[in-house]
Amino acid sequence: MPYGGAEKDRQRSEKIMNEKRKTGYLIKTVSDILGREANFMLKEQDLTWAQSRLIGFLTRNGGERTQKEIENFLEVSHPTVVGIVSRMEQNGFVTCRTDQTDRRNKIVSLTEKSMDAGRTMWDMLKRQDEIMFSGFTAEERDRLDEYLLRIYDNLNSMH
Amino acid sequence: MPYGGAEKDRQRSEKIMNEKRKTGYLIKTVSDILGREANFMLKEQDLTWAQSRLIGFLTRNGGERTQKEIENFLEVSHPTVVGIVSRMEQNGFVTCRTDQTDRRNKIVSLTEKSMDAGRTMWDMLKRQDEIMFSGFTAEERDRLDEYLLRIYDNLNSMH
DNA sequence: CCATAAACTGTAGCACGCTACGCATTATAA
DNA sequence: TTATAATGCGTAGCGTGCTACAGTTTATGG
Repeated sequence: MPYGGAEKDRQRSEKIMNEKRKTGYLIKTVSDILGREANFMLKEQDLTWAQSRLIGFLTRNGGERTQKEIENFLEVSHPTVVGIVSRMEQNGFVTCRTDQTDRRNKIVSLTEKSMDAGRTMWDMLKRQDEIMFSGFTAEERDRLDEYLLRIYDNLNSMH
Repeated sequence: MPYGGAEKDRQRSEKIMNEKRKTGYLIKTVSDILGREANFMLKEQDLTWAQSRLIGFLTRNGGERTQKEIENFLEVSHPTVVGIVSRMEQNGFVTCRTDQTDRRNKIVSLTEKSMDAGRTMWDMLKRQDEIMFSGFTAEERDRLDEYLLRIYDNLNSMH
């Protein structure tokens, strides 16, 4: 339902196929749609896709982690993490304090509010996952992951 | 070379695999890396990934198209196109005029500058493509495209 | 010990996605 | 024809990504 540029033409697959270097743009396009849909579903909880991923990470890791660890996990630049954490702190989803054993570290902790949100959040994202992969066999899903990881490694080995 | 969070740990594939709903995040991560690397390469030409794609589209379509057609092709929201076109006009990569047969339409045209840039741009992006798919067979590439298109259609059929 | 390097966080400024709203122009229907 | 709808573009405001630079704290080497 967000950004309805889709309804109009049902032949966009062909359109994309006609573009050279299609695969990279395809990945980008699918990524955009995923984020758009996730944000639409999560809007009700006052969350975003990136924020939900941070909640998931903290939930699976004792409820609090360093901002640096968050950065390593999300694989985004540190100013991006600063922004996400700031907005979530503003909205009461996390609290922050400085690590007293190493005052360079900023420890980010989940709040009750985010733990509550995390539960319903999970169902929404699972539903998206099911739609996304409807018609896929387990082997196909695995093969897709394998391909993406190989591309991921190829790109990272550039440097 | 941009955003060197990669050098540090070489086991990020595993890290990602340990996350639930990994595929969506993998697509997002690969998409981010692709854009980051493309932007790094294109910086020399004062271009971005999105802008290079617009140049490619116009080049393959007579050198000028309506802003609405651009929007349909890039599959992004119209304010996003407004921004991209404005910046490119600012930098002399396109010129704009209103269609006199239907004054609602804004026609965007390539300039000499962007046609020149388009040539070297192409080599850069092709190089990225080769790195990205090193070790892939043609069948694997085709299968990846097929999977992505199926996901694309699955997500679009939500509405 | 002290100077220098390394590590972590923060800020500034930008590109590019999005939604929501408004304006101008054209198409449609009564 | 004239009111209403549809279409195309623009602006406002925000989230998330980036680079480049600066500040604070800890680690290291002389």
